Amino acid sequence: MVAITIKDVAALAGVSVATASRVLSGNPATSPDSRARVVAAVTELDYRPNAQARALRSTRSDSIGLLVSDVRNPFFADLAHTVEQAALAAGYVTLLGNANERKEQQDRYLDTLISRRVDGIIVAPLGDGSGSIRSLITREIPTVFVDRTVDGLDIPSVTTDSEAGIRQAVEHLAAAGHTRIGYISGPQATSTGRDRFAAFTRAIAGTGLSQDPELVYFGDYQAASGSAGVHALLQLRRPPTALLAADSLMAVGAIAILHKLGRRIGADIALIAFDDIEWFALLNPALSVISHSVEEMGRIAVDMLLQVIDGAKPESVVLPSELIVRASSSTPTSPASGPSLRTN
Amino acid sequence: MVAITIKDVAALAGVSVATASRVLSGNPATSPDSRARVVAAVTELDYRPNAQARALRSTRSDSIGLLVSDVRNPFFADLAHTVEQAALAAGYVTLLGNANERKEQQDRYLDTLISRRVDGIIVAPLGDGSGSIRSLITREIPTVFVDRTVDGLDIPSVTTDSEAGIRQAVEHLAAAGHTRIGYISGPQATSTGRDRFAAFTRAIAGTGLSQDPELVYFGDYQAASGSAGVHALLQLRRPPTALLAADSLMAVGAIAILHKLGRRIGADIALIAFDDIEWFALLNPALSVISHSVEEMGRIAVDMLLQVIDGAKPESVVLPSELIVRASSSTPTSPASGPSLRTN
DNA sequence: CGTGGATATGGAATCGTTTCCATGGAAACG
DNA sequence: CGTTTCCATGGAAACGATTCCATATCCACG
Repeated sequence: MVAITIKDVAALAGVSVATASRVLSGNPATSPDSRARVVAAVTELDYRPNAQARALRSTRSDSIGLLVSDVRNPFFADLAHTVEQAALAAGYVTLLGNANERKEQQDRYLDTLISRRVDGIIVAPLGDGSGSIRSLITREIPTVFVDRTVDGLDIPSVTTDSEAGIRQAVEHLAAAGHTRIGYISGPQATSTGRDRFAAFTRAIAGTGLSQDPELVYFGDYQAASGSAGVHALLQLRRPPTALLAADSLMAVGAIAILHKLGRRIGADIALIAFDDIEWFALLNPALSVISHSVEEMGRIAVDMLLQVIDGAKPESVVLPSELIVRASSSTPTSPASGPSLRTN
Repeated sequence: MVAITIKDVAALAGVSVATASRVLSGNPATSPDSRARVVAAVTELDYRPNAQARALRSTRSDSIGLLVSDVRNPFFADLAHTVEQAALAAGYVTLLGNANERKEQQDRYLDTLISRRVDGIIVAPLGDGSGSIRSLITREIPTVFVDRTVDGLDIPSVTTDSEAGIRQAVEHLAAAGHTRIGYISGPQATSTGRDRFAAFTRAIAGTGLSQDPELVYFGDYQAASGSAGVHALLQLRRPPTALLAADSLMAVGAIAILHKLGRRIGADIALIAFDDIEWFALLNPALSVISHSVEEMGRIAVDMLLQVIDGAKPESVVLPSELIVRASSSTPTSPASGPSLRTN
């Protein structure tokens, strides 16, 4: 690693280090002559300023951190993509971290991002306000929560209002004749897990369907727990005729095991997933989903973070969700269709 | 942003900055007494060392860069995940960049990573050896290519041998009676695009199938071009009865438009995709794929990069690929089944 | 008791920038 | 022509850590 510093540039251009620095940072107090010579020297030497040193002195790093809970979740992959593009347009690089739905990894990454003195952090938080999350507040590091929030922390956020979408889904299933709807919930350690579960409970109560607590399975937002949830729910003495999965990965797990068990989605059992993933529409039957806009969420999050960095205190934003009906839930089912198969 | 520096720690602990630094970096030349006091001061102040300053002085940043061509491509999302986990285990943080299959974004991210003085870079490169890629070499920055390579550059890489998988796929289709196989190729600006196309061409020649150049459509590894490819291929006077897509996203595009056109995959037309994505098995019919191991690729890439950082010069690794037959290609087709529909 | 080696410590230089401050010269003004 | 203003410039001080070097203390040994 051969290191070329601003000293080399200054020497080649025949100016002082200070002047070279000024030219490089666009300071107007430079003559056209020295500007030209510095620029020439820079290209000749293929000089790249050392971002560490620059950040050290100027206390800005022109970078933001994005901490998602699982990169492999298409929702967060899309989010990462839009955040990264929006940040790039504003002149920031995005350092992406992956908490893997685990609190200790979240803390580790937060520590790292804090150490690297990023100018701001966008995080889909996990757990309560303990651990490194608290440091964000005490250090007054510009932070925006995305998709999820943490109770009791006064941090601007952009989230989805699950209520409308989930109510529509439940009403849609009820209208099709379903009375027992199984719910594969997200973890209660996340705000979305709690919100969506609460919305489901309210919707069920509102439509007068079965409130049997056995119809709820608590998963962890990862594929395997979707499979486990289906397995558990179908083993009930009176199994559900419709399923609602609280995120896309658990829906994937659910679909996989339903295939294996030979249950035909949309015929034997209805299925609706939270999160609209491009290829859910390609499944046969196409999957009904509760959709919310990732692009908007990412864009707004970056926007809000820039405001926070500038010292403002933006209002939190709540985006709408809405049901998109496709074939996986469109076939009306008579409440007691077929024998109630037991699985094992 | 309240800044707590090592000076504050030293002052509170009643030792010098040098001693505090020694305790923090695990230097044995410290007394148990000062160790205890420094540690206490650190927790009391919630001190996090400034990574910039540390990196500036010690010329190590304990971070690596990973530049993928598209985060939304599940293959690269998985790769990002495994690389990130492997790097974390080795004590490195991963800065993820997204080139978006665009050369100028690749260059921009490379510049950024170079500026941040990452200890090494793993990149799925795009284009030829021009632009910022060249700087990696001249600056002797530890670099490993993953998935793709760049001709003429002497950089260790871990790639997939497409030959075997593609040959198996073509032979499998030929055995099922297909004589005209359409190929939706990746861009020729990438090594995988070229390699897979060459492998396809050789396999076709080897099995004596139609070498009609019209049967090849050149896409760009993104979903839309998969749709465009299917559209173009089906409009031929003698359309193919089987399709091979060179990556998963183009396969998604292909599936989407085949659905829209009412062509039944696995019955009206066979389809095989390169890259095994978890949910491809969930499609109905399940998608036949050419599979290669992302986990291994990511793990090996990190491993190799650590070796390069340590000054070694590891051999490049080529991983195998293999055909996994599922329903999308299993139905034998008679060469001239049905009327040759035109689409528009 | 004096010398030597080991050990813990603090002072200060250093990394590559940015930025404050002082300076010199040119231009502008009366 | 003298004074003021302005502007480009260079020297040097930061930024927050690591690390070299010198020093002080202590123990052991002859």
